[in-house]
Amino acid sequence: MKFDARKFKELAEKDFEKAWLSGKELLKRENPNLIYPRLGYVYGEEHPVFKTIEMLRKAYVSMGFKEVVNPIIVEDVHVKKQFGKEALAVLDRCFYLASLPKPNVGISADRVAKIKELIGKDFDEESLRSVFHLYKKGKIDGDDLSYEIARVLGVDDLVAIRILDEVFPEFRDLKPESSRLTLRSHMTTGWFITLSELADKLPLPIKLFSVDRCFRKEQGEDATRLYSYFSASCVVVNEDVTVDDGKAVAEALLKQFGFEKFKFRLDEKRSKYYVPSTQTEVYAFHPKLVGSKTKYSDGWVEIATFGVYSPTALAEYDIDYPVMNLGLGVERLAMILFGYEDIRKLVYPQFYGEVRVSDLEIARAIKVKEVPTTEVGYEIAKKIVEVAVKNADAKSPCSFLAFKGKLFGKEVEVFVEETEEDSNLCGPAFANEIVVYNGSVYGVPRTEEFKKIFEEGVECGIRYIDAFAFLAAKKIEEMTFKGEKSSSVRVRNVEGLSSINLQIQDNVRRYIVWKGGKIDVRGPMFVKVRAKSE
RNA sequence: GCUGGGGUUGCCGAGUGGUAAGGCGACAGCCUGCUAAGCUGUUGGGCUUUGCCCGCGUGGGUUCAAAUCCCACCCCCAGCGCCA
Repeated sequence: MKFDARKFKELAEKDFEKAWLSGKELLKRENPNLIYPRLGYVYGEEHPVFKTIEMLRKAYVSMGFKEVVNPIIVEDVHVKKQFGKEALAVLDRCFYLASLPKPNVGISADRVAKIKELIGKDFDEESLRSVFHLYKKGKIDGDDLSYEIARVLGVDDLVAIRILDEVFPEFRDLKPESSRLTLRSHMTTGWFITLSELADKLPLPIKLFSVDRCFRKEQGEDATRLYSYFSASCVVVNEDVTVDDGKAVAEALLKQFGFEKFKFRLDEKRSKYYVPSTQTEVYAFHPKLVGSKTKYSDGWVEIATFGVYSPTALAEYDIDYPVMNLGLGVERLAMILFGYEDIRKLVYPQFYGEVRVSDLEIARAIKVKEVPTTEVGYEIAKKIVEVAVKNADAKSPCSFLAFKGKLFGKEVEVFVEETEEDSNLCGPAFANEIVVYNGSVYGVPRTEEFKKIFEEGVECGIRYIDAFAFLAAKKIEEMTFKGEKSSSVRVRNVEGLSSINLQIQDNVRRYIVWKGGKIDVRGPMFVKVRAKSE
């Protein structure tokens, strides 16, 4: 609550102790839905893949590498130049880009008649013909076609779309036609193109890196492969680079991610764009992997590959210095760093059942449905709880005055009572607490039996009686406001959140059901609140 | 790319030619006294609402009638192959 600083200053001068104590009043927040954990300051979250990319970029920069963006879309001739005879096998893994052709559209007498029928008037055939002609020439974009047709015919856009659909079926039946353009399947494809521009201009050594997307037409996506992945790749160009530069770069890069020891193994399946006997696999030891359930439980993982580009491939691009290239799969590294075993779950958690709502988030979604609107209303709710807790075990029939005072200018009395014979004021579950544990919502008493739930779960800080008292107070406010003389609210067996004046967001409820959790808020409560006003 | 299994309502899940079973969840009513679900009913969407139309991955087709049969396609799962 905003406060008057001047008044406080005066009060503090007069009586500091009193002023200090009254500070407590200012911090009072009574609406239960504005109390933690219902109150929460939420924060966003990075995707682990992009988090890893961020780390890799910083790591490369710290090693003196300069970032570049390599071409993503490349003509297939580049692959042929780089791989020579091997190219066919590589292109087999590449996506070729296709696009829809622009059809030749003839406007026959039939079609003219059909259009006239659809628009209900004459039109200038020549202008329509010219629109299609300009479209074919690429002067009018596909986006604008229906707009242009609508314009020359003097009709609505929607009519134009209908004409396209009904009179010119060739648009509907267009089939994509492939081009010679491919999506790069690894970063090397782009490095050659970039280096052909830079290798003869920049001062040596040239150290460049790029962490970016590559594409592979795999036969299917599985736990280890996706159609699209990120490659973290770098090149070092110098008069005398060798595989030892690869080893040094690998070590310097990977040490920044917690890898401790390294082994280098010559890769048998040599790519034609590397100098023979330079393609090397990097095996690295990460203490986090030791004892893990992965196949890397000894801590060693093959994490990167490097090699020295072959002069035969470099010559195709007029590059006349040796080039060391090192690359690693970002998702692979992210799987190690974040403990994933299935790349799909790492990259697309939303499609692989990896959506998670924490217990805290569930607790946050449980709110008190009805709350009082006045300060006196909150006071009444507080007193109801106090009296109920204090006299819960009183033998019935019994009645306890909880509140007596003015509400909306009228004298109001509130009782917590039990009129039935031979029972207690409150049922045994009246003070059960709402706790979220392991994706389920429970209403349980604070006893030894449920200790684990309280300790490991998230407490909502609401007892049955608390939530109920807010409802009772709200009803008493309504009664008084409307000028009614009496009212009573009671709850018997609790059978769900709504019977004790609580509600949960529908989305969260569906999440709980989907995950197989339950909302188990039940128990014999048997509390009655009666009020009368003058 | 091959083989096999799948895609059904908020969720799970049955349904091999006759108009979407059952369960969960939700809603309503009933019942209530020591707590881990008692009973009954309702529960896809739309509309011009005594009725009509649309709903079982998508688009076609066969049929008096299609979730079901046929054709094509998309996607998911398991395995095999491929993986510079």
